[in-house]
Amino acid sequence: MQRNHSAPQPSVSVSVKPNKPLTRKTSLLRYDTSTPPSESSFTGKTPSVLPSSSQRPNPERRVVSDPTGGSLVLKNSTGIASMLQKNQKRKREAIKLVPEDQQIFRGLDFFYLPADDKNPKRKMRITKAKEYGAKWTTELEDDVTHIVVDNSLTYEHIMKYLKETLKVQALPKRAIFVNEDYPIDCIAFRRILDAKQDKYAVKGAVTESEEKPASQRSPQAAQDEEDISRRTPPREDSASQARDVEGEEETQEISQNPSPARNFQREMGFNDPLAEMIEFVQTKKHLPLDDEENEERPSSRDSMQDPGDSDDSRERSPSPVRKPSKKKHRGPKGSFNQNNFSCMTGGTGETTSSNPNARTIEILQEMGDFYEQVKDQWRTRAYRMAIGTLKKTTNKIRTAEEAQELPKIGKRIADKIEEIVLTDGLRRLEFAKQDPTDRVLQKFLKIYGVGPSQGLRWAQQGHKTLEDLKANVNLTANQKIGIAHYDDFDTRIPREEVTALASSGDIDFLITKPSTTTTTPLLTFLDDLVRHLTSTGFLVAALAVPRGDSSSKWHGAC
DNA sequence: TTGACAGCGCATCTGG
DNA sequence: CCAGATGCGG
DNA sequence: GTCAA
Repeated sequence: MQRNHSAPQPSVSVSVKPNKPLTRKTSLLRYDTSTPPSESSFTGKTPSVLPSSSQRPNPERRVVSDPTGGSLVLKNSTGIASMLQKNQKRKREAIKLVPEDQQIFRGLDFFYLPADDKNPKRKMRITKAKEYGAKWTTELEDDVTHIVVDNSLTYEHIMKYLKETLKVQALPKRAIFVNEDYPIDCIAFRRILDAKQDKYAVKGAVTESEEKPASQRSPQAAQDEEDISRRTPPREDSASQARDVEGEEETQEISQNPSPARNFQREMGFNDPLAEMIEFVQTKKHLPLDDEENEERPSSRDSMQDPGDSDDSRERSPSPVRKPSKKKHRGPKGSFNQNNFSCMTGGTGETTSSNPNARTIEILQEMGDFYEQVKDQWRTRAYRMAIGTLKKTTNKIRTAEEAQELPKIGKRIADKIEEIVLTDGLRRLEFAKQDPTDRVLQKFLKIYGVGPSQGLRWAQQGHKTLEDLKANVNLTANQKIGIAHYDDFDTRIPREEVTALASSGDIDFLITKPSTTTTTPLLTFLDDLVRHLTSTGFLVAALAVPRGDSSSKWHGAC
């Protein structure tokens, strides 16, 4: 969508409407900022200085003089920080009869196999389950909801045992088989998990995936199942059923609507600002707005595949020296290697919906979006890459081990993937979104011109709202504009061409003219253009204006 | 355990 | 005033 | 966040 006229050098780009962090899953992939501060401060790392990184300060030791007096050392210790922190040690403390609202097993009836608590481990598990509201039944009654089988037992054992020892004719209607891990995991996640997961299947039982083809199974087993058969591993209703008992308040509504309180009207009312602009451009000069497309084709960049991992196009040119030479496109290396443009990721999203890991991707996206909002460049990138590889994966990833095999997916994300598969959610994500400190910070960070440094400072100074800021803080020109247009900047642009792919946070124009070798003449034109649009009332604010006559971009809002 | 993960333009701040 | 450092954005 | 040194 972005018109990249690959004209040699002289090019002036006009960026209208500074976008701001996206709000929802539709987010398109955009680049992050380089703001290491967030890294350390958010992770709560120790103030160890970064000696080498000459280019960046260590936020931890940044002493800020507070306008209102005193000075303080920036050090984030809660909120996002805590989340970003490596406090991943999940403690499974032993509680005695947890609070009512945490009794996830309430209403459930567990029948253990073996049906006693002689085994200390099993006894422990039973106790635990009871603490969480489960009822322990030693008779295979009709109200049994779960038959929890020791991992040491196999499906055949069970069947044999049930039929021969217990003389069971039929299993309780609602009962489903799970292995001993199931209750444990449920407790770990504080919620009823999907009992259909393969990992909870009783050893030797038919798993969901292999379920249908009965032909595949050993005739023996198939036979044994007989009467009890289809209710056994086929735990179709299990999850939902159990969930019902529990109440579905759990279902997370991680998504908050992006408040589409847009001002389309303006676009509507205005016949078409964009068209008008283009028209202006064309009349203004004989700029070949059309040719561009043609000349561009041939040099089309590399294919669009190779999203994720490739990244390591580390053929990196030795020195960061930027040659004024007329190199074509961007850098020699990866240049645009990332899937930062919707057009490169197949914005139509065919990939997403069909992918077996769609749901996982969706949630990881939210994590990525979150980190983008808090402007944690690196984590944002990390999630993006992980998502990239996940998108290329054709089989469904269910466990952490499985996930960690994949490139760009380490332990942390692997664990998250597993949790997502298990719980259809991510507690960290929900927590992150809830935390009050974070919310304030997030709010501030969405102001154009406010980054981690300033945002954190304000948040720690106790400011809570945009009004607070307007009243008690020295705002830069851009920040004022950022606040004034807070909602606008936070909203995406739905223009047709753009919508085709997704939606856009902004629109970029690249102005070129053949045969020009410097930007000077183009700047003149740019100036005219901006002046015109401003007078027309289309452009409302200038955020970054080119300086000198050597470059290049104008940032503003319309 | 630690540093890289792109580099750059513009705005603002800091300090001489 | 200016130069360098820092913050921010895409 | 992941990865490599």
